[in-house]
Amino acid sequence: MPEAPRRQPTLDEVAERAGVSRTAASRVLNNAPHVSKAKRDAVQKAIRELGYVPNATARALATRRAGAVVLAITDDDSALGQDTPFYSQAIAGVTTVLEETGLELMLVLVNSPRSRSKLQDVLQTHSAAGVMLMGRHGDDPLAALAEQAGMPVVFGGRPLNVEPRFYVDSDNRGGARAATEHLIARGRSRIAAITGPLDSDAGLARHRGYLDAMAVAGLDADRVAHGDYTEASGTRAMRALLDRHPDLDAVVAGNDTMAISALRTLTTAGRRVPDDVAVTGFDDYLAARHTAPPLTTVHQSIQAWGREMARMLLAVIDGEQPSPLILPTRLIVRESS
Amino acid sequence: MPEAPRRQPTLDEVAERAGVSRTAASRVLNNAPHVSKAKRDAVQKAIRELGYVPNATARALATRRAGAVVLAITDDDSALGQDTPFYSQAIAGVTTVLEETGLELMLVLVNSPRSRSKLQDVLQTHSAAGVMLMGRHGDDPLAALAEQAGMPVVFGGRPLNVEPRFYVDSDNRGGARAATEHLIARGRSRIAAITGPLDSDAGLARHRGYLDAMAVAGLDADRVAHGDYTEASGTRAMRALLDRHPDLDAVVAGNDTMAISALRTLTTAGRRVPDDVAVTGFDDYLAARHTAPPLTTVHQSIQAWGREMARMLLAVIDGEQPSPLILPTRLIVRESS
DNA sequence: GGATGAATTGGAAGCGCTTCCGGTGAGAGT
DNA sequence: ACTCTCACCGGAAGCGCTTCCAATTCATCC
Repeated sequence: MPEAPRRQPTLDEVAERAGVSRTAASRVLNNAPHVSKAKRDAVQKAIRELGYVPNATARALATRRAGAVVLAITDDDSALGQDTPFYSQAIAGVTTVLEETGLELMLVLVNSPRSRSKLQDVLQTHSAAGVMLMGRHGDDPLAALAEQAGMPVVFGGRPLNVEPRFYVDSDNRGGARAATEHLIARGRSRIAAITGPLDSDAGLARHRGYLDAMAVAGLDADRVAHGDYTEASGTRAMRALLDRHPDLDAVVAGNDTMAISALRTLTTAGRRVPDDVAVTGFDDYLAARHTAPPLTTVHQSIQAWGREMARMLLAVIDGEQPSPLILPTRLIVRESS
Repeated sequence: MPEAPRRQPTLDEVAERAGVSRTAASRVLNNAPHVSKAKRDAVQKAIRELGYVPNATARALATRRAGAVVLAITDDDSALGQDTPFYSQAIAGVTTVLEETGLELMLVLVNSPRSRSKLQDVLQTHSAAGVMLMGRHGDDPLAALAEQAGMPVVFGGRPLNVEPRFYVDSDNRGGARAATEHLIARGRSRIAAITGPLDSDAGLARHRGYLDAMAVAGLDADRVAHGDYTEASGTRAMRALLDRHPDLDAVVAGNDTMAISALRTLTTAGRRVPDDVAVTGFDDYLAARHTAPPLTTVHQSIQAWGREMARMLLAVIDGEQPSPLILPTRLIVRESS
């Protein structure tokens, strides 16, 4: 490339240089048929020589097809800002898949009226090729809106108010059940639960998994306290449990963060883990490996989530009707149980 | 809104309905002057009634001004996929600021030849209003390219091969120095260092901070091992240090991840922390609060990073010349020292 | 050898918006 | 009453690309 021209070359210039019509040049670009080999080569040569890169905006306008998909993460108070790697792993998964297509990724954090209405606009105007919606959408009206937006939408996790046609989810129920069964197998019987928010499908499902296992084993499942995935709520819930059910010999928590604070609360209260009380978490964050004792927890691959969401979205954009996907979870046994 | 029209209304339809020219309607949209109050009102009414939302693509094409900025995260092997909240916090910060503008956020993970060339295209074609470049850019040629791209670019962290005009960075050197001084103040003198990658500015700066403090105190700073921020490298480095300098009484690690594995390695080797050996980290991840013992570390607000990067980018887009920004770090003393 | 149909070709009409620019009318100045 | 402003207005020309469609070329076949 000799001195770069100040302005980006346009398709017209490419066409002129190649001695063909703009139409032909466009055809080469989109490798459409009806172009002779000779012209095709000439155009490609011109493209190379000019360092031509098509203008995505113009293309989008002409085709009325957006070149980007949006990943919307809904969470009341930007949990993205929290200390969990959750969303960044999902993003990594999504980009891996998107990279192979020409699609760009627009990120929208839905945590303010403003960002909400922006997302609504996208949904309404179809200004993106598709939308991935993830985060804690309990009864969020956005979920219903998205579902009937008439554009490709896939969900990460299930909302409560609508049954989405396309979604990817973790086997929350199975995971929680496995953790509880594990405790039972280890001889625990007075097993308490610290739930996540029950106004979200994941929170509910995890709690149901606990109930499932307890029911099968014929154990009482009434030692329950509620949290919201935060550290503070975990501490609070653990204290309440200790207070109301001092006889408990195990705790299954709705996520690692609460499990970790439960762990500390127990230790502070003089209970030995796992000797007196066993503890399990959910998510398998890095931190779970480094608590004292290391935390038994349910692993889920968030990156796989992202990947599958993206793949599913691409399928939907292509007009397919993929089935919902439930990703497996895996119990990781460490010393806390 | 009665039955939604199948197609999105265009500005022409708005104009027609309001009984004005498209030009006038456009002026109202961009609240430009030269429109009478009456027409302005009429147009606004029509917009409301039609549920009109301007087509961003068409606008971008006409103004030749992109409506999005890109956040490019460069990292060899997608550290976004790692278990650190680093990037997601930065993203949260960025979106907070962007939200108040009309700009969209495009995310590009630069970790493959493909994504690299995509970013290069953006840089070359100026297809975004601006670019934020963060991640571990040691000698990445991309940094130099970006700097001379002739478009608004701000860096998160400094590359080694060019001195960027606009960047925000953490006070890595000061933070590491503070941690080391703290150890010295606590009476440690045979202080070892586990560095991060020295082919990155942050890694270098943190190591320099250590050297600074040691020099001022007149202490030997030759107990050094190198890592790359990973758990495995932390373990390896700690073993090497223990081997070569069994007399060490403190370790300052280049990040929390390595500090944590150093902690475990020390414990395994029979050293008590902090009695025999004190340990400090850098970053203040969640995990640092839950190790045994909790880790003394240097806190930096990654969210603030993101915010400031975005703010700086907006300034640059507006034609200003903001000065580089070094964000303060804060030593958090816990039980490991 | 001319008719037939397929493969190519490029002119031109957009996609939905901004903006230059020449034209209007009303109020101000003389 | 007659210019001179000046705010206001809208026609029209794009922005860079795709794509319809009518026209052309060319190989083929009876």
